[in-house]
Amino acid sequence: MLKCLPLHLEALSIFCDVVRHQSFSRAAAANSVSQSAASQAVRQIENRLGAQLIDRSKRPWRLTPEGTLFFQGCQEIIERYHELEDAVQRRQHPSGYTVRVASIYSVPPHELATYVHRFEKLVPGGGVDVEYMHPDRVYEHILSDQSDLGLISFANPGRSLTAIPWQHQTMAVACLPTHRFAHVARTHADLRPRDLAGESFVTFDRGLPVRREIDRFLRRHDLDVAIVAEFDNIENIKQAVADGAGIAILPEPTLRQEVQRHTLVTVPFRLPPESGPFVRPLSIVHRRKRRLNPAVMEFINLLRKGEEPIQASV
Amino acid sequence: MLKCLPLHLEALSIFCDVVRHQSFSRAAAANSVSQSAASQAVRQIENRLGAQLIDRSKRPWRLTPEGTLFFQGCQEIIERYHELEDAVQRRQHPSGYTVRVASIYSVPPHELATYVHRFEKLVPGGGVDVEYMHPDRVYEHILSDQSDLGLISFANPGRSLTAIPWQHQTMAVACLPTHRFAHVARTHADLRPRDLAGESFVTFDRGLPVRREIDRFLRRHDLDVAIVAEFDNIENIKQAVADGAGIAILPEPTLRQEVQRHTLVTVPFRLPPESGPFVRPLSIVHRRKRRLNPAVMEFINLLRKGEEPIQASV
DNA sequence: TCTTAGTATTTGTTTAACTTATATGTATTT
DNA sequence: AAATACATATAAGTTAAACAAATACTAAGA
Repeated sequence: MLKCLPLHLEALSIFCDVVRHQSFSRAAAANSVSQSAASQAVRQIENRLGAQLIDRSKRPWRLTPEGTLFFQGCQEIIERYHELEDAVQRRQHPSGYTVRVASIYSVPPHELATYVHRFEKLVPGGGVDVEYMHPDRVYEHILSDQSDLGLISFANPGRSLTAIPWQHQTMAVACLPTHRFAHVARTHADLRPRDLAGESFVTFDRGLPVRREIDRFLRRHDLDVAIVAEFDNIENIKQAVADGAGIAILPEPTLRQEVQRHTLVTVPFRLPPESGPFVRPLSIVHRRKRRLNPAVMEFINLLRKGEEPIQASV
Repeated sequence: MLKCLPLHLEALSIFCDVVRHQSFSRAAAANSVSQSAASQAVRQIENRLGAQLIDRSKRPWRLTPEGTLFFQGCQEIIERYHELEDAVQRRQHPSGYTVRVASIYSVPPHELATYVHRFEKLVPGGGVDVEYMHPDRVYEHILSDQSDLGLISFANPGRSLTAIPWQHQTMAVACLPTHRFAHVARTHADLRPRDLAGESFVTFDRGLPVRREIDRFLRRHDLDVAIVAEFDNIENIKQAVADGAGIAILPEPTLRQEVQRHTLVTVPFRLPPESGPFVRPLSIVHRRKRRLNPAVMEFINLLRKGEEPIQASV
């Protein structure tokens, strides 16, 4: 009998990641192997199949028809295998499932903690692992199945991701209590966008979706501001504002602690009704699967149900 | 991130074969690796899963609950993967599928040839590969997916095999034209079983199902015969009879050529109606799958449809 | 207890898989 | 059109896994 070329399940996984990330290098990183290994793995699959899966003659490369077919099947097979492993694990240790959540930095931890608490009371052996990370990492975690759920803003789901709208965080100006804007807040007045003109500004890194939204907002109101610092996470921005570097536009719910301690002040915008509210949409993101894990499903339901009451209390 | 233990698809395949064959050694042989390799492969899966799949403390060993679960899932995953490979192959070379048939020696080749001919006319790019082999090998070929269909007698399908009744070959005595039984045939009379008493007898190897049936037949009629030779295939038995070694009980359709050439004579039995006919049931056997290959399906239909007309012409 | 059949384990060798470094090729820039 | 930047492929050498052969277990039956 013909002895087949050997085939690792890992190789199939790498191929799927290559397709999902549209990149050998990123897929390699996601699987913690070298780019070379990823390239070799895909080629080995192609050799075994005797078919070209990826057309490398153009850039960016495209999947061949065979590649598309194989990817679809492959994805399902790998998913099934992981489910099978999970099933075996669960039969062995009939403890509940731990939902793995990857969240951007700016989802308030105390809020998530509430949901986690509810979940653990509702699902006896269940647990939730929350990890905070850069938005790009969130996508990677979800794509490579390192996390079950992702919490991100301005979700831009690809073909293999599903985004469920979750919250709308209203954006507001954050400044020191000594800043002239603070008076506006104390008198319960609203800030007009044009009041921001010329202010020193601490904001997000270029490339983050929030930053693009903020820039669009400023452009729409013909504002020129002096950007004095850029950070990839909210904590650093808050710190910079607290240190007197300038003002910032941030999601209001993320400033609760600082407002309570009077280290910072939030000033809401007064916007013309036709421009719509200035909000940052948060979404729950997960990989499109045949069947979601029941525990994951339950946690999603909890997040969605809890949406209004918690929004109201903010 | 935790680097997973590597995992070959082949290892999963070996595990499934171990379960199906209820034996490490046979599974190893079926995969053309050493018994040692099979043992190591299964242990590696167990290590990766962190679960014991096989309880080796009793003999014969049993699957653990986890093993059962894993086997079921594994079987499906491997099958799906092979279907996927096939699908890719077919997209590349849109030629028809070749149905791989494993048959016992005693299915008349000229008869199968008729079906093959019909199939190739019916299915444009289709083909049939027939291989003749020992019944045990037929089972192995089907179980290890080296063949799509098996043709065997006295089918004894396990859990993962499906047997479709096909033909009933009537059993008859074969002897030389010079033998005293030949006269019975020429006068179109029938042979009573007790006439066989004391004859020199050429028969099948012990262990072959057909041998057990013949022995049961002889016992039922209280016959003692002198077994002078045993073979594992019909051709050798026919040769021995033609060489004058004795008589034999064989499926009548397998003797057509010899009867036409007058090298051998077949003498039918006259049996009491209550004992039922003395026949050898032939079955079409295949692995229980979610979805059979359309070409394979077509060939099965052809075999079953053709059943009566061909039977009649024999 | 001894034997037998079947599976584990050990050991040394072969072979595959991986990494690093470098080459190649495509799209973009100048 | 040449140069650059970026992404993937290839080559060489190293590491690690897979394998076979021989041997050591282990459970069931005599």
